Amino acid sequence: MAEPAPLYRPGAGPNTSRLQQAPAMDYLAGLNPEQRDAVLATEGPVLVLAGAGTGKTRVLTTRIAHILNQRLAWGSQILAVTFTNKAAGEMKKRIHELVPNFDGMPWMGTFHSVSARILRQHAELVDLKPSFTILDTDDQIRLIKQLLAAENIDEKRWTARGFAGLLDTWKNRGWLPKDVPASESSVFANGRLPNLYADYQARLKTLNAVDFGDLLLECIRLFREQPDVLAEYHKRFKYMLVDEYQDSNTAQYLWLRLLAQGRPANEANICVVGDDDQSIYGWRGAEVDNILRFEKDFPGAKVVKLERNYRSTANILKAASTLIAFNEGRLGKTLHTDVAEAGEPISFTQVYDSEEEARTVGEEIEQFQRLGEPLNSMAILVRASFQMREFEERFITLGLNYRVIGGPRFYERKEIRDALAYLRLVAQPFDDLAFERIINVPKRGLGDSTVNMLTATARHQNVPLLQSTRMLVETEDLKPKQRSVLRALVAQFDDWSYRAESLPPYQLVEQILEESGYMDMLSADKSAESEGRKENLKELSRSMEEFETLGGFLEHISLVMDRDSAEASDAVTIMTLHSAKGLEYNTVFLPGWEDGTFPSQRSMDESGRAGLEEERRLGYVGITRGRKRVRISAAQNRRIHGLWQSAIPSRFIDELPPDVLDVTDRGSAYGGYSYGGGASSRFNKADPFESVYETPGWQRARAQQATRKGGGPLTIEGELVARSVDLGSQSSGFEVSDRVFHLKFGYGEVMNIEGNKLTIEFDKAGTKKVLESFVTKG
DNA sequence: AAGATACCAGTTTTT
DNA sequence: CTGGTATCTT
Repeated sequence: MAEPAPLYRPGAGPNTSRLQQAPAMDYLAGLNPEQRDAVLATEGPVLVLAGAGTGKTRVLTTRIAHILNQRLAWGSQILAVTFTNKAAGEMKKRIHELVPNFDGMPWMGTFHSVSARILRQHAELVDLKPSFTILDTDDQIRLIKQLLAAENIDEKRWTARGFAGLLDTWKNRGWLPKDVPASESSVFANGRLPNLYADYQARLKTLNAVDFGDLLLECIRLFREQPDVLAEYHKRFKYMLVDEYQDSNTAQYLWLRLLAQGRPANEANICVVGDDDQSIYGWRGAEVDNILRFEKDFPGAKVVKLERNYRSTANILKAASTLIAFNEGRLGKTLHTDVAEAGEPISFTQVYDSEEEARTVGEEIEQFQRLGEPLNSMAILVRASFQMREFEERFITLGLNYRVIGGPRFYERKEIRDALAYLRLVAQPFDDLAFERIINVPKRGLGDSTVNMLTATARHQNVPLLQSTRMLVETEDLKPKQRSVLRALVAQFDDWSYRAESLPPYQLVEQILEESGYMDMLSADKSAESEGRKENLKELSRSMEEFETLGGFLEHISLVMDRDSAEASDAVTIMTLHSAKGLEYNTVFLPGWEDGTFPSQRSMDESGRAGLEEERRLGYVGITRGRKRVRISAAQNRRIHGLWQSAIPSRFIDELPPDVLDVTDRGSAYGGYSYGGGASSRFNKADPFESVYETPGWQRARAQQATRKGGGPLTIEGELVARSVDLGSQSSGFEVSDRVFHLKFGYGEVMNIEGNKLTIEFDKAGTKKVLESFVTKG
């Protein structure tokens, strides 16, 4: 590969005449000084700390454009890794806009897709064939199930899903079977299967398959064991860029470090972009530490902080910054804006229950809509998907257009996966997992016994299932009915394989679905979903139109599990905080800010202080999604797993600056019972993570609000504060065996008292724990 | 082999 | 309260 003639090298000394010859750098025009710094510092390690809404993607793409434009490298000598295909696609698009003509496409993609590309080229060196298949979670679980069944493990106690989770954790940490400490592996099945991981890997190898984690692990192994191969990539990649570095896990870190080792650490042309404050994937192995220690890994790294926010109002930025400042171990950035006007305050509304929350949000959305805001510019960001339902129901009754992001992705739907299994088996007759998936779908009258016979023969003869079936139908071993069914099926697959060579994939899939009886099966199914399933299958066929070969399509699909992004109509978006990262809306609703829901109890239980901090970062992400306004709410009562639980406002509310908060208490509409739900938030629990509570910000804000309005709530408010302090010092207005009344649960008897929490046996609703402020003496 | 009932667990999500 | 699986029944 010939070296492109460098026309301009920063650091090679100023050379005005050459500079002028260099291609124009129009793309620098709209950048602020920090952004420009980050773009121009092409040589040596660079850490770009990019706060929310500071133009991170722009820097990344402009930087690549700059390298191309200045001919510092061919496109193919640039490696840019992202976490999602969407981000990679976006980057490609923008680069083409910035630099219309350049030689060679940069390697842009996810860690996984780049790894797959590398592995296909060197498959033999890691005991794979270049045609290896990439298993998704579904296949993975089924494979583990088989292994567990073979070992007679109680599937109820030790689920395949559970082991898959462990595997994932281990692989994220970059552990091969030999690296897993005994203490870790013995967690599963009481240590009865110390080699399960190794067995699983062996099974993958016989299937010529890898799972997602392996894409990275095998790549790491390749780099470590084959220095020549690694050297080849060292030579190739002159510039490396990494997006969302705070989300990288240990395996990805090792992967990157190996690739960066072509040069001394202080000369590595690696640029990572990220925001430690937006690290929200710790639970799936992301190590914030990677970004925190970048400067140690790459000494002399240039650090550029992007703090100038172009998205949100000053009030929103202040709220977000104040909240995130409660976290420790940050690299420390503070967002600011050049816009003088503060904008609307952040609103915090307390409502009686989640139903009222949905109603309130619905009303506000309609109001904004009347004022001319498109629904597309509004979003509801929840902590957990179970919160979505209530909004959906409400919006359906209101006739409000909404769209839910998340949930089962397109390619994870059953019918799609079935169709893909057929296609996989056509393209790869040895794909046993695909075979098992569709052998009796649609129903062909083949039961366990028949399938067992096929599997046993396959094992015995050491051939794939389709082959063993082919052999068995020629014998007398099968019952006549099954034999003829299977013989016909094998013939069909031969036929489809033959057609696959000439027919475009999108037509092939239609014919397969028709001829296999899959469509008939759906037509016969009178349930509500079957029509939708047919639609999805049509959509699948449509999405295949751009692919010329079946193999090409399947490779694409195994790596790109992106959802369909039909964004035609005007609709409110409902999604989780996690999926909102990177997006922005004029109006953002943040419901469910109750302790236990957000921050999530489980996060705090499982990860303690670190968990709480990650929750806080989620809150930061949520608030910074808003351009013009952010509306937070908390319900005093919420139904979780079918039973009602009372809740107090999130501790994060107390961490927001009171002067940008506008507090409303809708709970008062219910006659005052609801008061106090939140007022005691900082007094009623021994909080293991936060100790300083001398200034209850939220209460102060509330008191201010009450004063400002000058209405009735003031007295209640005063009483309330006094009472909640009291509660903290143990004295309760109730006694065991008191008869009490609760607005939602009715009458009951006090069984136990802990501080201000009462255990009450309700006459009709059973035993529950509620805050005493929710009940009256009855 | 397929349908019906019982039982249990139950964040966040990408590849 | 949900959905998903496991077991039981025909």
